[in-house]
Amino acid sequence: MSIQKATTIYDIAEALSLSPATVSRGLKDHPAIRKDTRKRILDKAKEMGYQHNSFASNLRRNRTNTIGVIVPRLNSYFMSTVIAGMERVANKSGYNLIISQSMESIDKEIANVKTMYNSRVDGLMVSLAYDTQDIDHFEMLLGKGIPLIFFDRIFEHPNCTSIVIDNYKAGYEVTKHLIEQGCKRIVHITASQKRNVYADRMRGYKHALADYSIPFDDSLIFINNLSDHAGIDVSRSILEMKTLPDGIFSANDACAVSCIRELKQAGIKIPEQIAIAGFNNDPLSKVVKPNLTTVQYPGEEMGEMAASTLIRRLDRLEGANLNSIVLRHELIIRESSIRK
Amino acid sequence: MSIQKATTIYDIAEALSLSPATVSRGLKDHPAIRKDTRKRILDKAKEMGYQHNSFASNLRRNRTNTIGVIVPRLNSYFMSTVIAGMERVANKSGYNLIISQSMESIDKEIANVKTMYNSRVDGLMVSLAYDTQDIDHFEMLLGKGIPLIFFDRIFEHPNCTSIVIDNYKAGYEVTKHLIEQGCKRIVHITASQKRNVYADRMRGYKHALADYSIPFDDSLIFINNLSDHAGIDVSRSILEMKTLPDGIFSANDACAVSCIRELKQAGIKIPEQIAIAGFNNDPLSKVVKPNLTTVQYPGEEMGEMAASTLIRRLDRLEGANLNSIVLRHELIIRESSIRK
DNA sequence: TTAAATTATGCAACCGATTGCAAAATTATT
DNA sequence: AATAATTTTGCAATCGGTTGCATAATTTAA
Repeated sequence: MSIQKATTIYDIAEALSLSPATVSRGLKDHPAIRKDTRKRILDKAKEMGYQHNSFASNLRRNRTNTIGVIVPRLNSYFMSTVIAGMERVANKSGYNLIISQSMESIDKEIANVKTMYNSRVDGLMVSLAYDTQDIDHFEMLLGKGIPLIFFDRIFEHPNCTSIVIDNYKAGYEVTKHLIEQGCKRIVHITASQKRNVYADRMRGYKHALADYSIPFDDSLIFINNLSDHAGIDVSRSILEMKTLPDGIFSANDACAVSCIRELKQAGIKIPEQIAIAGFNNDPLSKVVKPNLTTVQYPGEEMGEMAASTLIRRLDRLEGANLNSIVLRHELIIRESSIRK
Repeated sequence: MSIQKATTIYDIAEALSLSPATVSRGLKDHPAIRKDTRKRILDKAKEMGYQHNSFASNLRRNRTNTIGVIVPRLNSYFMSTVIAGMERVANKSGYNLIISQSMESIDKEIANVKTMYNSRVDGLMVSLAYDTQDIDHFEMLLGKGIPLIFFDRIFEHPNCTSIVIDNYKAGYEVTKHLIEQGCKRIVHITASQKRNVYADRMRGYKHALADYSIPFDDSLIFINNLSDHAGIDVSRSILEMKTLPDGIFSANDACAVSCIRELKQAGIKIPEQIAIAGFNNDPLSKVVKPNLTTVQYPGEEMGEMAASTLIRRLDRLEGANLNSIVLRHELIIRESSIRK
């Protein structure tokens, strides 16, 4: 099989005795081209199998129609849902998505930003890694006027729009719910407090406790990576406590589910002895027994919102002054926490 | 905030009174550049904040260092795992991943292929949509010598490498296992038989039945989209049968889990009355009660293998003649099917 | 019929890095 | 010191569209 060279506008121009400029204009809907000329160009283009070369175009126009995405990890239900939403919107508007994962490491995140910059993405959507402290590594983009949008794990910055839910409020609601179910000693499992999502949920947890005059107890806080393995570790620690807690609020579902399984196996009754709530409304939460109380978190919508906000800004339609968009969330109460 | 223009090799060349050619060579490790000249170039580049412009480079070299990925849907555990594997490998080798979803529709798949071509991806990795019949829409790429790799949902083609597991064997093993547990009337829930993954599993199912002299019964076959909703529908149909089946082999876990829940709710004992097995080893399978028998399916490895095979080929290291790579799979037997 | 107005097309520079080949600079050889 | 051999660097074309401005073609007005 021989490799044929791609047809260019020069080939078409030659075939029709026109200039490349006219062909270029004819291929789009440039008003200065006669209708029949355009038709000849379009027909010939089809006949010769012409396909637009985005690269050449990009170089000249200094736009790539490409949006970069950096996420901590791709393989979680939540994240893949977010990305599905982004892809839908981006694709519809003629943008490509370049995706990379930071693997929760700041170094990889920095490297990814550089790659994105070198690829000349038109804009970037980011959810930050665990250990990212500042966002100096994004200044390169901001200085060049490349818009940056944070979603979920955000960083407050005057020039960046953020897409989030109200994690504080959600954390408050979960905790309040557990308290109303009679819990007085509530374990909170969470992750790096550098990240808004975890810090805000924790704040909500603390305020709810305070509002019900329950003293905050540092020994009930577990900070880890929220994996199912971490859930097992926490469960073991809990089982060794002198006084068992009567509630658990985990900052994600995977870890909460893992706790349920481990504690049940140790003979603890859920929710009678310990009520449990998670976060994310992962498919797991509907399958585990007892079904897990959790917070519904609109992943697809978050992705769509991030992408459409970014694209609106890229297309100069508006939005440069938006600072943050807060999506609705919903506490979903299921068996794992109902005691009354 | 003013937007500053990016530094180019021309700026560096001017600052050092060198030619752009020398700068271009100095920035890489071209042997014809004096060591101290290179150092001057590198230093000045850093000082001026130079960042390589992939686009200009791509145009000239006629390579993009970009790999396209087209999948049916992004938001499944399996698919996000595959993509995580691809991203890891691609990123390590200096390739970007452009990802799009066909939403299981051939029309969108065709559109995506065109976009990928226009973006001049160096290669493409594809898992086919439900209703794709032929792969004429990929000829455009193949004719230009752009390598194409299929994974999971593949199409046999002399010039394309495929990454799969042995779905026939896996289907056979699952069915055999159910038969050995005493099942004689086994429902098979599957999807479009145009797709190898489903057709092959079905073949395995049929052969196992035949080997154990169990007649094939067409009324036990359900073809749908394997969603959890489909699982509910199938369960209802099953409950209306004159004679209940004693086994279910679902071609994915989501649907199997949904069946377990629905049938349990109707008072059916799993596995005593109906033994159930799924496919994929989704996290759900370990959480549902009873735990689901399933087939372990190396998603991350499949992604890594697809990407590394493609990259090896792009880098002319070899592999043009590889036709298919079959990854190992493993039947994982759990409570949902154990009756002896 | 001719000038003016309008519409359609072409010229040529441009985006920024790459690379074959020629030329210059340096070093080695006699 | 002169020439040959080798190492460095530069010239200029190239990748394929895009676009401001000039020019050509056509239509309208006088």
